[in-house]
Amino acid sequence: MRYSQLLLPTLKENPAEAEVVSHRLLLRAGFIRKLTSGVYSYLPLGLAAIRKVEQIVREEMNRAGAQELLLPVVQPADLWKESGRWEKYGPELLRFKDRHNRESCLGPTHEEVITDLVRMNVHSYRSLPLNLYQIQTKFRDEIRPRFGLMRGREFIMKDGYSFDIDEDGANVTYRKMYDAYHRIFSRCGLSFRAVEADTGTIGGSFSHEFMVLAETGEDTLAICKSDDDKCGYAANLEKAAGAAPQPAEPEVEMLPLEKVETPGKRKVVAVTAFLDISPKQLVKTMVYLADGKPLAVLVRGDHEVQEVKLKNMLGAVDVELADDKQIFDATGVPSGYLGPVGIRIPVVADREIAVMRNFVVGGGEKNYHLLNANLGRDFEVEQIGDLREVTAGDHCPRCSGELEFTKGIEVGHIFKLGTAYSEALNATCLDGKGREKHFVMGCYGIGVSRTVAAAIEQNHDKDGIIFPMPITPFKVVVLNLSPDDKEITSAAEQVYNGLREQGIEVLLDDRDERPGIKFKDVDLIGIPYRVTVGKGFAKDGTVEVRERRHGRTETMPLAEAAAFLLERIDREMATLNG
RNA sequence: CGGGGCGUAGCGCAGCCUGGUUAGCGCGCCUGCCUUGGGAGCAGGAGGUCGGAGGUUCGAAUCCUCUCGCCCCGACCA
Repeated sequence: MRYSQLLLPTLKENPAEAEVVSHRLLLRAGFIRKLTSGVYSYLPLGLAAIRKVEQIVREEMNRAGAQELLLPVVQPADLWKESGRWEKYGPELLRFKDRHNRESCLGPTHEEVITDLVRMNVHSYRSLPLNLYQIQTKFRDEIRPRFGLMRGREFIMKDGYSFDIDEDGANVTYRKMYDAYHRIFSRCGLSFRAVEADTGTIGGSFSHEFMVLAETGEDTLAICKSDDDKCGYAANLEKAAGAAPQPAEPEVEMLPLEKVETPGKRKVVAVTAFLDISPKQLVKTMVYLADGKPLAVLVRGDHEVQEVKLKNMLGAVDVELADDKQIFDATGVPSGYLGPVGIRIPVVADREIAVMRNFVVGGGEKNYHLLNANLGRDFEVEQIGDLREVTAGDHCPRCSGELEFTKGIEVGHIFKLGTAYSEALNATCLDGKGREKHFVMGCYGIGVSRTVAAAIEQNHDKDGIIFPMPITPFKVVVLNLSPDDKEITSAAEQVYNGLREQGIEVLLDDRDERPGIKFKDVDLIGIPYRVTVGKGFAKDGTVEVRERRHGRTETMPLAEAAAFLLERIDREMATLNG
């Protein structure tokens, strides 16, 4: 490709709308342009990078035995009503009516459509396992789209769905996908980690997220840092559990409940300072609205409620923290003094509370707290479970190691769905004994456009993008520094053509621009290798080959450049494909 | 939806508080000269419903009301 013919509108300055680095660089490097909030046009280079990721995904999915197909974007409401998600999915599902007033939606995910397709066409266990995937534009009307391609409303996703006759088969398929995902992100040249995750709106029993490690990640990961990674426990903070709390030994005796005046002390820090105790000796009473109904949640003073865990325990669609007025309306107690003793709304407790003795709680009236409260003696709760967020210093649930935290970008998510969808849509086939069975399903997503953004988050410097070799739009750029000079131009063309003949994707910068502009532009767009044909060639017939990532530069005769690059590129690709 | 901020040329911004003739600056773009190994220089030029509607006023980018859009923090998620 010749730069002079390419739509590649680079920007010198950072667009005001872009905050995170991948967003800034994607805009500056002329890869994307925004149409409206969360909706982007992919320009030729942006699309080229996406196509690279798609191709790797395709190869690895096919290698793992999956088949590619393409499902409709527009989907009838009836199917979603059948699965129950027309009501459950919420406003993220973009709904509309067609000219006949039929309700429809834009597909945010395709469990319904694929399950319908399979139930209509697969009737025997002999056809299983079946693993189908597509690479397609998805639309989710996100509450808050942001960070360019990181969280768009319209984005490109690979979504795959598997169908097995039984749980064992589904586990084998899940494992295959787990391995395929490792290969995919390795081949993309990314540093990533698979973590245990919450299943979210997709539902199902078990899942892993694939996280690209980057500071700008929206997710927090808890990783066990036991020696040499032996344990390997890693989980999304939404899911991460600490080691189970141990009761004190010997058993601490319960002291008499005592009411104390704590005037104006509402926050944990204020109460504990006033009473001269540690936050670990206090239990806070948080009020949530679970699907609109008030509920008190007890956690230790130094802990925070993990809302996803709470939601899962309650089986609620939505939980949100109540405000002061809602707390007072529901309990008759002003916020800050609410406690579980004598409370008039249901209470659930974090499991830590069960092993605590003689703790401080709100007094149930303004300006009072209670000392020496104890679960079972002074109050009861409806449910006890793991409801808190793990914190630094918590120990791994599997081994004794400490947990540490890091930020990640979710680029892939795999789920064991079980029979949730096949039952809802009554999708069955016959097993070897002629019995009707619901398909045991799995689903497997990769954010293709997000993967490109994540790669940039992880690979850039002050001058621009530094593409990993497998997903770069061009592997080499040839700079013709003197388009007016016949000899230099013909030399640049020679390298360019030589590389093209070898099947290397190469960009020839043949623009009539000053050298500085060319250097800046090609640094910005992040092509791994640059060949400069300029005054060096005029002097002694040499060209300069420079590596984008480390800036290492070598000068060599023109004739050697193509072979040199070919060898380097092959070596790098081989390492990643390893 | 709650909280914060912003809409003036393709991009980045000033002007607005305190209303006053042809609305500015830098970059980019076009023409010419010149220059050619890290975003040069000179000269000339094109490009604007000041997000939109309504109002106040002799007069509105500027003041008021409404509205639309965008960005950031939270709930959502590939």
